[in-house]
Amino acid sequence: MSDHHLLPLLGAPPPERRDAARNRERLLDAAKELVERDGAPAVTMDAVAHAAGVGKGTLFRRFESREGLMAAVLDHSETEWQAQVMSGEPPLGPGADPWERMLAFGRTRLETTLLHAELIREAGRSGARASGAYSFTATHVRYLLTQLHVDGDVPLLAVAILAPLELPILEQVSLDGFPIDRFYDGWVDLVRRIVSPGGAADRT
Amino acid sequence: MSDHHLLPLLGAPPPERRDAARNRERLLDAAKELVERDGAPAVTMDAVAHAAGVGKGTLFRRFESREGLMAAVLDHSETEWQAQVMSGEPPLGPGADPWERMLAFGRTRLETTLLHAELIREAGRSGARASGAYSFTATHVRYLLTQLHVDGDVPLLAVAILAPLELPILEQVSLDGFPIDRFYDGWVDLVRRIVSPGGAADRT
DNA sequence: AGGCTAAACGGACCGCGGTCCGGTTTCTAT
DNA sequence: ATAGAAACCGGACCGCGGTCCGTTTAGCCT
Repeated sequence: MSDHHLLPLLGAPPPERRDAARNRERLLDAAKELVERDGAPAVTMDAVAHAAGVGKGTLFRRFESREGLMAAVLDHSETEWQAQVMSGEPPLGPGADPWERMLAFGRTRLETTLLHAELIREAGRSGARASGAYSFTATHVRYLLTQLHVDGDVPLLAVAILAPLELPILEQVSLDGFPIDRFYDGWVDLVRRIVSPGGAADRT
Repeated sequence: MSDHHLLPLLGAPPPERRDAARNRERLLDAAKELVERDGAPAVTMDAVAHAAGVGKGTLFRRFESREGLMAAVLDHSETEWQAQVMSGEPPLGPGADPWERMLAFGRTRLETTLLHAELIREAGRSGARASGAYSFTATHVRYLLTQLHVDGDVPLLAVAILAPLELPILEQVSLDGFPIDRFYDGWVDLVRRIVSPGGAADRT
């Protein structure tokens, strides 16, 4: 009789040790500060480790890689926007009709992506994929499409709606010389065509 | 009387010196071979320079960066596909009706992107932007949209059609578990919605 | 041919991301 | 309280991308 765990620890891997958690916090704070001060591309891993008063090995064990660290910082920055979408004021948050919400979603998503462009770029694959950032937007768009009674392969249509808002495409487009407002108008047109193939008369 | 240039050299910067051209060739060949043998991610700049029997400095002067080199290799690989589009057999090349050509374009573009995935990834920004690769596809899609009498902002609609076919989006989608064929069907549906908002009855 | 200049060459050198391993700290069981 | 093991810590170390500068070479002009 020695295996009396206080909690079943349902499925979760053993929790983080106290010092480990403390260091993760310190590292994340240091990283955020350095990114804000010097810009993401100029931040080196040694600098972050040193600023946090911690060894480099610790930094890499916590965040896997430089990209992983940047993804963590990014994730933190995106949280506020996600909160707005889930429970903020009506044009973007719940309350407005689905079409209005879609428009607000597009515009703010575009702005947020541009705002965090540096971080997203530095985060590489870790930025778009994991960290829930992408899957959150995908889920939301699928939800809105359903509300709009769109027929067809909703998950894939959601991908098509989101793709032009991803940073790599935005970068290509902007160095082709499209002003941002025109691009947004184009995106709205795209969504309109996707949503109303027969021609239901929704518009702003 | 000493300034008798054989040709006016209209606007072109002074041509490449003979040894420079020779070394560029050697470097590109070496790079292609190493990429094919070991896979793009495993190829180091030192290895390429050494295999070409050339100093590292030369390699970097010719191709700017590792990404630039990879972009050059990629560009070479894409040439064949571009030739097919411009002057190949009818479903893809000229001769078929625009809708058929669009479908063939989408499928082959999808396959080509997947085939060169490693190289595109390693080429980073240089891969998508420059090297004409992207601008070629954009021009072609704009042309097809015009042939299909699409109304609206054609350049932006072309972007929307191309975006889901870009590697970053393909990667996100494929680790979401979508099989490739279903993805292609979704893309066709997308294009159909974009092309016929009133409902002209084109289909395969 | 011979000389002059601009361009190309090459490899020593640097900084950064990432790994590794001997020493230290936290947690648990007795 | 204490002993033992697991997890964590830190910084020396490595490989690779990229730069720099003294030296060599190609093209041109007399």
